[in-house]
Amino acid sequence: MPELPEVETVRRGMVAFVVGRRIDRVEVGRERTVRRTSRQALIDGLTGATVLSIGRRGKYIVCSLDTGDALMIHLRMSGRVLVSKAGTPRPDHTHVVLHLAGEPSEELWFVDPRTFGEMVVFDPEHTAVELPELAKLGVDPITDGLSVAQLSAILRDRARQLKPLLLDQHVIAGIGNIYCDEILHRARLRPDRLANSLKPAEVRRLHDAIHSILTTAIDAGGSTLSDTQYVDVMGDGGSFQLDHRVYDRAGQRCLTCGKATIVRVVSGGRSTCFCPRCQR
DNA sequence: AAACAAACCTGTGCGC
DNA sequence: TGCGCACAGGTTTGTT
Repeated sequence: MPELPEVETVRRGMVAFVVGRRIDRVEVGRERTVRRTSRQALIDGLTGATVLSIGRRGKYIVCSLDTGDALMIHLRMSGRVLVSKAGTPRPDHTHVVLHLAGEPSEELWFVDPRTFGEMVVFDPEHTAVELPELAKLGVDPITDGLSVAQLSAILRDRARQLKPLLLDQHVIAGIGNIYCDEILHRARLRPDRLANSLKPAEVRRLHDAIHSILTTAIDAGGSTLSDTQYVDVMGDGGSFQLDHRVYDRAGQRCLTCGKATIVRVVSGGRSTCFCPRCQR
């Protein structure tokens, strides 16, 4: 579920509630959440550690610890990070609990019904070995910045459809299915356009759309869909879903041209919505 | 190199 | 009301 804007919103919430605090105790329920190493590895790696800072690359949250290690959190499809007063009843599917030192006494919960998400303590000096996907991540448009020239170079020699290309985390990190469709609509480009077919003006439009959609969505605290799966660490939803112009709007009138009907196709194995009139 | 399917899980919404 | 199926914000792996 969560894409760059949602993960960034969670990161900011964690900065407010977790940075500078020591982890007193760690509980791991479902071992699948820590499958990359083990239940004991997470407990040993976090107990007594203090969180120094929290960064993000793509959809990966990385917490630096005073031990020299780092904690990586990936929410995948249904993961949530919640901060709550100690002793509060926990939701179903709460797989990991971090007890935070200090007053008031609080807990960080990792909740994840589908259990695709994960948490792992790793040595940032050996990221390439311990977390190869993180090391191989492409450029993050927000964290790293993405210039028109960079984007142009990315698109130039790829005979690849825009939709799967933008979703490829090895190329650009952080864009998922919702924002990909919204970005392409704003850029007025069809999802099946070949990357190397874009004219300079179209590259500039795509660049502008990537930045404006992502920054606006971050400002809105991300998108919370009707299932209210995604919420921030306080349990509050975002509001960017109100700005969606194509995502999940198949069969409805395009909000931009007011004439064509939004079409749904499958591209790169993912449900894709676009306006056949606005997007060329 | 790029497209495609399947796999990993659980919950929900829909048609019958 | 119940049942079965399609589908869901992500990513990896293996096959054409």
